[in-house]
Amino acid sequence: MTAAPPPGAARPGGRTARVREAVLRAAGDVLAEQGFEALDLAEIARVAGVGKTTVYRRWGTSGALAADLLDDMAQGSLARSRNGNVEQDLRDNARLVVRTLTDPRQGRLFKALIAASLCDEEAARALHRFYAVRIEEWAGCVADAVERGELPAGADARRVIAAVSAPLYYALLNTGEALDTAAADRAADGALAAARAGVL
Amino acid sequence: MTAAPPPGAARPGGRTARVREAVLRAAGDVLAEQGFEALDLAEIARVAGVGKTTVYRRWGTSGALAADLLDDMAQGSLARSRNGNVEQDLRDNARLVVRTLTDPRQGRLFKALIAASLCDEEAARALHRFYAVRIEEWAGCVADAVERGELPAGADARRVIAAVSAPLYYALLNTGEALDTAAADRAADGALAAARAGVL
DNA sequence: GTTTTAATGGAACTCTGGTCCCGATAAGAA
DNA sequence: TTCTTATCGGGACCAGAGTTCCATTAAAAC
Repeated sequence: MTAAPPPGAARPGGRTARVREAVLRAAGDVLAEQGFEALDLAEIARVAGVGKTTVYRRWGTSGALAADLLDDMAQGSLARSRNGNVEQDLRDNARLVVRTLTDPRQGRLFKALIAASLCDEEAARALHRFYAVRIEEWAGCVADAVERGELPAGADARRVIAAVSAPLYYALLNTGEALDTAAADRAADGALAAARAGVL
Repeated sequence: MTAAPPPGAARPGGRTARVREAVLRAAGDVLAEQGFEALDLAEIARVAGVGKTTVYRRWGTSGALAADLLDDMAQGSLARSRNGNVEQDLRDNARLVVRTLTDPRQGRLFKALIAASLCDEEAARALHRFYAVRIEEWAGCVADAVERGELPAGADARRVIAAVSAPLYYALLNTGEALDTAAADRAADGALAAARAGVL
């Protein structure tokens, strides 16, 4: 027996695409304003102006909807810095992360999506893909720095970029400490010190 | 007008204490086995063998129950290492975190509690208190190291301990990367390098 | 022991998230 | 353009989470 194709796959154009766009926008709005716990598909349908049945048929659960939103967000790429200087590049990255996480809408949205990933396996995989993409975008800074001789040859570019974000997310999620420019610079400089010491 | 005292405050002994214990144990079991999204208070009551009404009256929401569980967990203290050597102490700490997060029950429980903190303000405050306690327990390692001259005088003990955990939680939550002994040692050594460089 | 009343818990009830059915609409093929 | 059928959406329906009411139990004070 052949598995039935998921709804929306056979005729992805026109109406189907419009519905997906409206639903994802509504999901982003609701997640940012009310958090993952408030993500019920009936309200999404209402906000998006589409039928409740459609949302339940296409996405089924709030976790699957969050996963689709994450995959959609992973498409939009952010350009990285190219200062010709790792320290400045990493600080730019750290400040970008802080700006994102402290932005009222974006910060709440990211928290909600992480909550989704902790409640749903599919959302978790989508979140990991999302961060893989974001990290990859900035890994070039580290690769270039190794090229220029600013960092030891063995440095793992993705690990260094991850090390910049890690303390910022730890402050956001675990300790609740303030995220400001000083925290960003500490995160960048800490990752740099570890990379220079050959740890990463 | 005086605010009504919360139920359970006036007669905290005997039955009330037994109920709380049974409910918190049940909550921990359900969170570890099914995650925060499955935490409905009616099931908790069933598993704990207490009346559904009692759970709704005493805790009200799954977020408040998670918060109470976190405050309860913060009571049980874990002894820190005292190797007389920061590097070894920090590695011990990192390995302890990895062991906890990769333990089938504990790992799921922590994920569920972080999810709770992202869905409920009260649970968030409780989680931040919990990590403040855990970090404080290990901060002594860093203070002792400063005393011994192994780290610069300005090093912020709590920040160094937080820097050890941060990449491990980032791997757990954001990237989904494997948590093993090598990752633990990288986390400890990275924090150490940053501390030695005077960044933390 | 006796008294007071805080706290528990069973049962009936409400309300709403999620499902199911089926006719209407429009994407894609010919 | 016409035809086929994937996809949409309104409305009835259902299950179970959360509320309310009140009789029962037992903690704490005396």
